[in-house]
Amino acid sequence: MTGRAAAGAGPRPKTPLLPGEIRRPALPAGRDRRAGEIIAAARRILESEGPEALTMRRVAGELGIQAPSLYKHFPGKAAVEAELIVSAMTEIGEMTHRAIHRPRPYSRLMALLRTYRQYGLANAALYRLATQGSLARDLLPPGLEEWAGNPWSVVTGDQALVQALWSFAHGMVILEIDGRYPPGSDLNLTWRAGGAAFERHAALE
Amino acid sequence: MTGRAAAGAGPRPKTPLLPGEIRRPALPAGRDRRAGEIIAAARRILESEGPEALTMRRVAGELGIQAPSLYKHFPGKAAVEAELIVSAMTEIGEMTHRAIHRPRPYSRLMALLRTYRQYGLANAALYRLATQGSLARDLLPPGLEEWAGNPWSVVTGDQALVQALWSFAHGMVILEIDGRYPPGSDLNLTWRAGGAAFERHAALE
DNA sequence: CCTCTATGGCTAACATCGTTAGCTCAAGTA
DNA sequence: TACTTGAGCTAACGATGTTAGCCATAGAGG
Repeated sequence: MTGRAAAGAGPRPKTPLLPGEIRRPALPAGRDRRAGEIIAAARRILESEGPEALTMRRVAGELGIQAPSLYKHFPGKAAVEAELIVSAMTEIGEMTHRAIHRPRPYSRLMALLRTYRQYGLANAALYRLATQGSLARDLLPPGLEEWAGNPWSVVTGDQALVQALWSFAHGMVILEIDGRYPPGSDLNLTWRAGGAAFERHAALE
Repeated sequence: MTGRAAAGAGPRPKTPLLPGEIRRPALPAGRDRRAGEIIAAARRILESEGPEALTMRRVAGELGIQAPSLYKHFPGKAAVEAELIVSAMTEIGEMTHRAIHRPRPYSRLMALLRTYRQYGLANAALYRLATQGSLARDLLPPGLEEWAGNPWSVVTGDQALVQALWSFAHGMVILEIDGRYPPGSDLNLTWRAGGAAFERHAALE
């Protein structure tokens, strides 16, 4: 429900790139209108009723049609899910790129972490879908994955530290979504502690 | 296939506890023999053929019986999976407790990370099962989860840092299992970098 | 204006999944 | 000997993803 960020209105003025930042790859043209309605319905269902409710019959029902008709627009459920994953990665990429440009009261690294967490929690089911299990990279627009992960590189010089930081962030988000922390944990504190550890370490190169 | 660690032979001599360490809770007595065979078969299938192969019919077939017969021993598939999760948590707990006792060439924190990673990779499908999605805590022996997570507390004083460290480790393992890192990444380096960041931060309290 | 074709619906059906109901048969046990 | 219990069986149900094949409608070409 937080999403919808991708539907930009016209070519906005290109802000200058930060050192190491890359520009978003051109996304392939959108599919036909009905396909768009299908993934919108799928997303609505996923987020409001959870992953087990995301069935082809349920999605079709949302549009007032029968399940087999969906196959006129998508080759299978996996393709619908792939499209959802593309949405998620696009939105995360946009939000995190924006975050490192305008970190405001925080350091860039902390702003990135906060934004990432916020997106994950606000789109929990979608985040989980996009993030767990092995990724069907062949169904993704080329360059998207790299671009979405780019802010992490911008914020931290070293490749190893980039991956470590992202792993930390992902672990935090997914464990929080799944309710794995002991009840009553102050996760704000945990984010701060982890962020501080990486920040300090990055400063010492 | 690495597992099998839980089947201890006799009460081994109790090693003294580290500061902050807790003793393993008494596990409820094992179920009947057939139930044991069922979860053993389930584990074999899970690890050798992946999660989608773990069906009730497949498990039953492995034992030469029909699927509905499984329900004489378990109330449902969720119960079988819960038992697998208990195995995983028990084994992880044992290995990590051992690791912080005998870190040998590493610091305790690094030894813990190495052991955790090693278990996760050696039992990838099981680790995923035990770790993703929301946990049915009511099907777990009381105290098990806390005991399994205890080594992380022993190694790091601060509660927030404990959770941050564990999140990092889990993120690393699950992303490595799912093949999410760019191909060719040197993950040994990443583990070292993250571990160093936390170690340094912990040292400065 | 007629025809032809592509689009996007539809129903029927299949295999697989978890699961339930109800039967049977052997092994103890009173 | 009769009765209960344990542990298997078959048949079946409902849900899932998916395929096959039919039909109507809209637009293009003659």
